[in-house]
Amino acid sequence: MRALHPKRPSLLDALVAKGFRATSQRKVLLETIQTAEGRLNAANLLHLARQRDPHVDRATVYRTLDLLKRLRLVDELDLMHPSGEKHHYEMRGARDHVHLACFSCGAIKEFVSPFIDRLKRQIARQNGFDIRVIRLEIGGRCRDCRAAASKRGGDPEQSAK
Amino acid sequence: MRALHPKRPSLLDALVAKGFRATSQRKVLLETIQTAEGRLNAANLLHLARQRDPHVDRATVYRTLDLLKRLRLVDELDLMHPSGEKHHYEMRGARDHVHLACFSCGAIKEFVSPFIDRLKRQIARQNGFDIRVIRLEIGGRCRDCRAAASKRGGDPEQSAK
DNA sequence: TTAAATGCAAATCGTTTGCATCTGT
DNA sequence: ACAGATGCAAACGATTTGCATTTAA
Repeated sequence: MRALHPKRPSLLDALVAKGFRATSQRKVLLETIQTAEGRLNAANLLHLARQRDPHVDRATVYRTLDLLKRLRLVDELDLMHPSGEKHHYEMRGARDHVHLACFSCGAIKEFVSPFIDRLKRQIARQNGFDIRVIRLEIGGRCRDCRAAASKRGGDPEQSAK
Repeated sequence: MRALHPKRPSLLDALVAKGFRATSQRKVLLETIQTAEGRLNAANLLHLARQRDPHVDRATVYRTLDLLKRLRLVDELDLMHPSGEKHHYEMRGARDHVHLACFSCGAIKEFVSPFIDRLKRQIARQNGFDIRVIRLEIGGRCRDCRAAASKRGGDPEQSAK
């Protein structure tokens, strides 16, 4: 039961369908989220949204993200690498994925695997757990950074001092 | 290659072995972490440590946690349920596990599965990624809370309003 | 018309930092 | 002796909140 043109379901429609108001700020924010590929944090979102409408307020950004999160239209991430401890958000897509965060270059890669679904089913079955949100974060060194490091000589257990 | 008495390897020994000083504050903090089963956040840790030595300072707690994290002696978690957005820490144990956080009762359960290791191996192989830290968080409803909810009639998609 | 949503500014909260002092080694 | 570690208090940055005002339905 979808529109004729297989258009990406709009976040705004989802909100309206649930009885929330279609305010101009929400339109701007939701479009920004949908347009941006990848992840956004609150500051990014505010910045981008203001390019469309300079009047969007920080508080509205947070309130909107919170709403989307509660409606499970976006997922909240706590990526391991970026030192500043802010949350990131991404539209909830079709398939679950792992985020691979490289500690060296900071790149984030999404990785899809059938094991994710197997793990979820196992958890649901063995624990009677109703899974609502799943967050898989892995930190380490990506292939490129490993190569670069070994070129510079060895790959000594990084000192923590 | 272990001690004769199969004693749990001490965090303090690990620090000393790496050349860090065995200060009295560290002794208290590390023992507290090792004694506590489960997870701690900085505030918990401070509180518990002060029961042993009232002079431990908040800054020292954070500095110590940061050190342990960098040495990968503890894992930092960002549990999905507890609303206050603080990090939690746990000793790095033998096997990786998923944290199942119940949104209703707040309970956190650890779940071990062979799929975790399979997923890790797949990631390492297919991406040439050197995995240092893994964080698996799942949020939802635990068996008990589901049962309690359905007893109260239905299990309506929780409204986000 | 009126409940919901927003803007603004102040407040909150976890965490970090500068700097003087102390303490393992 | 001296680099490393701590305590203290102030600073910080992300997020949240109270309240008066605006706006979608």
